[in-house]
Amino acid sequence: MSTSQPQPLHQRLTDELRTRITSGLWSEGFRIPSEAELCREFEASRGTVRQALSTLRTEGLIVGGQGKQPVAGRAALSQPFTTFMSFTEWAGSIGKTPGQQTREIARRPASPEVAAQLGIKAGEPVVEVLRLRLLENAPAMVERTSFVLHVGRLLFDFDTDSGSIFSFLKSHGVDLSRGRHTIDAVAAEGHDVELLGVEPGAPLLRERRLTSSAAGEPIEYSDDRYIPGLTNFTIENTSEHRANLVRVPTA
Amino acid sequence: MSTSQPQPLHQRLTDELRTRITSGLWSEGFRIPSEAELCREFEASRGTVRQALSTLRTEGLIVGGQGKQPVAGRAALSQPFTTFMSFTEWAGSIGKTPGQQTREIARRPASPEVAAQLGIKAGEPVVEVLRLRLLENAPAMVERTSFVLHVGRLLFDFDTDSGSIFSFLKSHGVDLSRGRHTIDAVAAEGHDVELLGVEPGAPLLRERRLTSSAAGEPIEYSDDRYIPGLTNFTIENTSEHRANLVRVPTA
DNA sequence: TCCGTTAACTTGTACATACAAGTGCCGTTT
DNA sequence: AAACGGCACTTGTATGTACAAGTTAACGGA
Repeated sequence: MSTSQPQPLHQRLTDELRTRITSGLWSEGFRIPSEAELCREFEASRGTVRQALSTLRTEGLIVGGQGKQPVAGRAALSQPFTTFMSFTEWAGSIGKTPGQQTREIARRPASPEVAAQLGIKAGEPVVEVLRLRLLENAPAMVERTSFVLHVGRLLFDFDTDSGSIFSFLKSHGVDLSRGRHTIDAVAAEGHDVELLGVEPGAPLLRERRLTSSAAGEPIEYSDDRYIPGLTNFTIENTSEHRANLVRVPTA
Repeated sequence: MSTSQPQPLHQRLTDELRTRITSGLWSEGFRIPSEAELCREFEASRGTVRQALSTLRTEGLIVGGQGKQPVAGRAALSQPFTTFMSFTEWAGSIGKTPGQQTREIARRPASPEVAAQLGIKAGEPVVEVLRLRLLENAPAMVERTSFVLHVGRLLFDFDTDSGSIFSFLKSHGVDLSRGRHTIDAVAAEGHDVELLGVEPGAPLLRERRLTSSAAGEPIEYSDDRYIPGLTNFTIENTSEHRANLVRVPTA
C-alpha cells in the first residue's frame, strides 16, 4: 500500500496500464485502447492520458502509434535497484541464503586508486572492509570495499558479520542511489585464493563498483570478485532506450 | 544535418537543452532557466517547454523541481547502440585498428543451446561463424556466432575477413535493434587457447549476446570471449532510471 | 536584530481546444 | 475484381487556462 496521499491521476494511469502489460493481461502485440477510449475509461483528459502513455513508451512497454493505436511491447528486463546493489538482497531474491565472514574492518589511508574513485586526496583516511561472501554456505565472492570516512565510521557500530552493509547504511539515512559498475575478468591472487579456495590464476568475475548519492557524492568504492558460475550480469539494450540491468544466477 | 523536414518544436527544444548540458555549458549543479524564461527564449508555450524538460528529466540530465528551478544533472554515461554492438565500430571509436581472421563459416544443425536462444528447433540449420578478432594486430577476442539461416546465408556472399558483420547485415536491411548480454568469466579452453595464445584455464571475460529485431525476432546468438585487460563493460544505474551501458577499454 | 507572515515566483496537475499528419475502411468507378 | 478517393478514426503537435503545491525573499513587528 503506498502512501495515504492520493497519487496524481497521470501516475495512477501509468501504474494501471503498466500492470496490465507486465502482468500479461495485454500480451506483446496486443493493440491497446485508443486515447479516446482511455479518456472515457479513466474519466481523464487526453493530455493526462497522453502523459501516462508517454511514460510507458519511454519504458518500451508500448510501441508504435501515429494514426494507429500502439501495441504492447515486450515487458523489459528489470530488477529493483536495491536487489541489484545488495548481495544479501539479491541472494534472498533467488531463494538462497547469503552469508559473510569479515576478515578485516579498518581505518587506513586511501590508496591512490581508491582516492581517485572517492574524490578525496590519497592518504586521507577511509574505512576498508574485507569480507568473504557466501551463498548457501559456499564461498561465492570476495568483497573489498572502501567507504568515505563519515559513512564508514558508522560500520564500527555494526556487526558486519550479521548481514547487509547496504541495508544498514540505508537504514541510517545514507543516500545510496547511484551505481557505476565495471565488469571484467581477473586471475585469482592473494586473498582471493585464500578466501575462495581456488587455485592462483583461476578466473574470477570482477565487479568494480562506485556507489554515490543522488547528488553524485561518492560513498563507497568496491572491488568484488566472484567465483564464475554463480552470478552473471545480464544487460538488455535497444537502439532506442537506455539499458536494463539485472544480476542473475547461473542456471 | 538531419532530414530537411523541420523537427517539432518540442524536439528542437529537447536537443538544444541537452546540448547545453552535455557540452558543459550548463555544468552539473547549474540552475537552469525557469519555464517562463524558456517560453520567452524559445517563443514556445509552457506545455511544449514542459514536454522537452520531461524528456531531459527522464534522461537524468535535469534533476529537482517543484517550487524551484531544476539543476543540471551529471551527463549520463552513454554510447551509441551500434558502437556497443559492433566490435569493429567500437575499436574505431577508441582509435584502434580492429581485425578479424575467420577460421570457419559453416551451415550446420543448431545445438540445443543455440536453438533455445534463437527460438528454433534443435537440429534446424543455422550459420555458424568462428573468428579471431584482433586489436592493433594483437589477439583480443574469440567470436562464436550463430545466425538464423535466412540471415546467415547472406554471409556466404560476404568476405568475413573484410570487416564488420554487424554493419554488413544492417546495410542489407537486417533489423538489429535489440541486444541482451550476459557477462561472466570463464576459463580458456579449446579454440580459445589456440586462437588467443593463452594457457588453458586462463581467465577470459565472456559475453553471450542475443541480438534481435525491434519486433523481438532473434537474429544471432554469440559467445564472445575476451582476453582480460582489453575491454570492460561499464554500467551505470540509479534508483530512478534505467541503466546506461558502455563498453570501455581498460586504461 | 530576529522571527514570522505574506507575497511573488516557481513547478506540478489537469483540463480544454484546434489543427497537422497518419492509417484504415468503405464505397464507387473502371 | 481491383484501384482510387474520401471519410472517419487515430495519434502528434501546440496553444491556452486554472488551480495546487513548494520555495524564497522581503517586510513588519516584537
